[in-house]
Formats: sequence, C-alpha cells, structure tokens
Amino acid sequence: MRSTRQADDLSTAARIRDAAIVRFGRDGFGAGLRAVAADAGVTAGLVVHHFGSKDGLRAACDAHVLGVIRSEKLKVTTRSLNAITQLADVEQYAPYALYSLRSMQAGGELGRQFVDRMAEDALEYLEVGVQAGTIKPSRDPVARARYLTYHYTGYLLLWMSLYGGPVEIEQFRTELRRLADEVTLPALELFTDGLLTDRTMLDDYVEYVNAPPKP
Amino acid sequence: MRSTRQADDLSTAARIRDAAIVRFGRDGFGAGLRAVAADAGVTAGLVVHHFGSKDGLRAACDAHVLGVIRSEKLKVTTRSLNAITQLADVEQYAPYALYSLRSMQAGGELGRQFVDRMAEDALEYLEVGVQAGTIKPSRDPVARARYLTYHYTGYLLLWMSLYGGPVEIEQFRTELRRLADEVTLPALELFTDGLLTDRTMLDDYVEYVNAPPKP
DNA sequence: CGACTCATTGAACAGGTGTTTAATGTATTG
DNA sequence: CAATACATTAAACACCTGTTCAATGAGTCG
Repeated sequence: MRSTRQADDLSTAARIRDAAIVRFGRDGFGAGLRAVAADAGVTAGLVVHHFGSKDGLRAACDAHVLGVIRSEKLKVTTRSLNAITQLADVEQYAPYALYSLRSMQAGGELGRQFVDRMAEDALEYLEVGVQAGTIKPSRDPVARARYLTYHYTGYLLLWMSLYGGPVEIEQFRTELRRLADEVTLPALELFTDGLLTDRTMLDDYVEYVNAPPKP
Repeated sequence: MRSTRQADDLSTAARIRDAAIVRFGRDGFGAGLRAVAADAGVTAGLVVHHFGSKDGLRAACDAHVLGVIRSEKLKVTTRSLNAITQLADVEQYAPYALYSLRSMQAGGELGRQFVDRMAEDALEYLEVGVQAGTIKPSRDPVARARYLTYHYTGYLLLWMSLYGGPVEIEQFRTELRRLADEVTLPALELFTDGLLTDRTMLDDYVEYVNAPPKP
C-alpha cells in the first residue's frame, strides 16, 4: 500500500528523526543509536542507512528543529523577556526546546544559531518596548539584547546541567514553572530599580570607553 | 629514599589527581582514564589502584577542588559581582575554575555545592553593599543573590558549551576578558538604571504575592 | 512473470571504554 | 638477611559504541 508510507504515520525516516529528537533531548547526545532505533521501532543499521551516520542523524534533527523554529509559531518562544516562562508556555514544542538546550549544552552549530536567533528576536522585542516607552533605551541595544538572552538561556542551561540528568518532558515543564516563580521577584526588582544606588560606575565606564587613549 | 615520595614532587596519587583536574577541566569528564594516566606519566591500572574507579578519582578531584576553594583565597572568586572577571583575576586558580565549570556542566554534587557557595558569598557581599549604601536593598535578598549568581554562572557555562570544546587554560583566560568587555556596558546599564520605565509590573506582583496573608 | 530497487534486518567488526588480574620490582619491616 | 607489603606495569577482559555487510523481503516497472 502506498498509504502505509505516507498516511499510516510518518515516513520511517521521519519517525526515526522524531524519536531521536525526543531521545537526545532527554538523555543528551551521548544516547546510543540503538536506543534511538528502539524508540522508533527499528534497527540501528537502518538508522545509519537513512542518515549515513550518527552525525548525519544529528544534522537532520538540527535542520528539522531549526526549520520548525523558523517556520512559524516558535517566534513566541522569544517574544517574552523571560526566557524561562517562554518555554513553559508552548507545550507542544517542549521537545524542541529540550533538544535545543541539549544542543547548546553540546555546543553544536544549532546551539549557536538558536542563541543568536533568540538574541535577534530579543533585540526586536526590546526595540518595540523602547518605541512604546515601556523599556529604557540603551547605548548599545545589540549588546544588551545579547546580554539578556545569554543570561536567561544560561540560567536555564545551568539548571538543566545541575539538576536534570535525563529530563522527562513533564518534569521539565513543571520545573520550569518553579524556576519562573523563583526568578520573578528578583528579576522584576532588578529590571525596575536596578541594583546600584549611584551612577558613577556607569558614567565612569562610558567616559572611559569614549575617551580614546593612545592609538 | 623517603625523600623521593614527598619532596621530589607530590605523591603519585596527588600527581594523578592534579593531572585529572587539568584534563577533566580541559576535555570534560568524558576524557578517558588512559589520557589522565598518560598526563601523570603512569598507567591506567594504577589510577584505579589508587582511586578504586573513575568515579573514585572524580570524587577525589571534587574533594580537593572544594577543599582549595574552602581553604582560603578563592573566596576572592565570589567577591566581585561580575562572576566573569572574577575568574579571570585569579590566574593560578584557573584550572580549578575550569574544573568547577565542567562539574556544573556534568551536574555532580560539586557543581551544586559550588554554585550554592557562590550564592552564599554573593549574598554576603551584597549585604555589605546594602549596609554601605552602594547597593539597593531587596525584598528577598537570598533570592536575589541566587538569581544573580545563577545568571552569571549560567552565562559562563553557556559560553563554554557553545564555543569551548576542549578549553586551553590560556585561551580560557583571554576569552574571559573578551566576554567581560562584551558584558560590562549592558550590565552597568541594567544595574544602574534598570530596564523598565515604570514600576507597575513590580508593584502588581508584590501586591499579588502579598495579597492573601497581608491585611 | 522477471528484473530491479529499495527498506530492513541481524550479525559481525573495529575501536574505545572502565576494570581486573597476574606478574615484577621496590621499599620497609621483623 | 628474609619476609612482607606496597607501587606499578602490561596484558587481558567484558562491555558498549558507531559502522559495515550480506541476506531477506516487499514493492515497482518493463
């Protein structure tokens, strides 16, 4: 039947890829090919037959996740300032969020692209806030967007590294909410009032970088 | 000669442990026992003879690093608010800093303890600032200290995950300085002026959490 | 139908891992 | 000096990894 191929479920290759995204997201990229194959109900040999190698499989996963992120709705992921509650919001995309985190943890190209993309979206979002008058302007908006993005992403990565070995998706979301609760007050305080009582450090610094010493 | 044992260098076990700290810090805990053994100029068998197992070796490394941190000067590590320049300052302790980062990345007990300790020190330091009038008080000082610590540590961890595969100690320090430069302006801006132009979000949140018990 | 292509499997392979074991040398002790 | 305990090594072991290979099966096309 041709219906077996396309209608029954997904194509076998796609099923393997999806299983790999979930498995890698849960256990990290140290997970074995045989585990991925078992999740997809196939054999390890078939995995490399379809994807060439484990790296090929990972590349396919990267491409797919990046495609999903780019395609449409996951722009929501970076629309909020709080990168933690962000991810908790989109329930159906939790596996992709987990996979992306693992990607950052393992340090692949997808990880870098993902973070850069989040920084771009954050910049956009911050600009809107500045225009609307709700967010203060910055002397270097790009640097600020990167700074905030790296911080929130790093917070999440650190938490996953410290407390999440193999991460179940359900546990992932509930823990995210707990983290968000823990973070909200200090974050709002910092965002509203800052931390320092006087501005000499900042003023001194901008004066320092604007005064070209000796070229 | 008994002098061979203690004076010539360190004891063999200590030499292995130190080599392991450096190697694990550079390559992560995936590094093989044979690599560690070769660094120490011994055999893999001897490593497990002394430490029982690879986990035993790692436990010994953890204990030693934690001991060094506790013992004395590494309190400096957490004295500055900026956790990045922190580590760049203490040159001789860079291997310990790297090892600790790997520990956080791998998620062992040492990683958790290290972060918790940094949070405690940050709390102490922030309190001093509050007393001195240079830092604004917080409604929840403990949460704020944890928040700031996790953020800066996470920033560092994210950077290492994304860009640092095997990390050379020299490269580690120079990169830390570059990161510090990149971060200084946005951080100072945020710490001085905050991010939001009005305080309704904060006030609403505080009112919300205080609503039930507070008359 | 026959030939051909592709998906799929199970077994085998080569390489790496942590660990074990037996042997050897080298101190320290009785 | 002899005996004993320890440090150390090289080789082997069992296991797990990604990958390869030959065989089997099912679907497609001429």
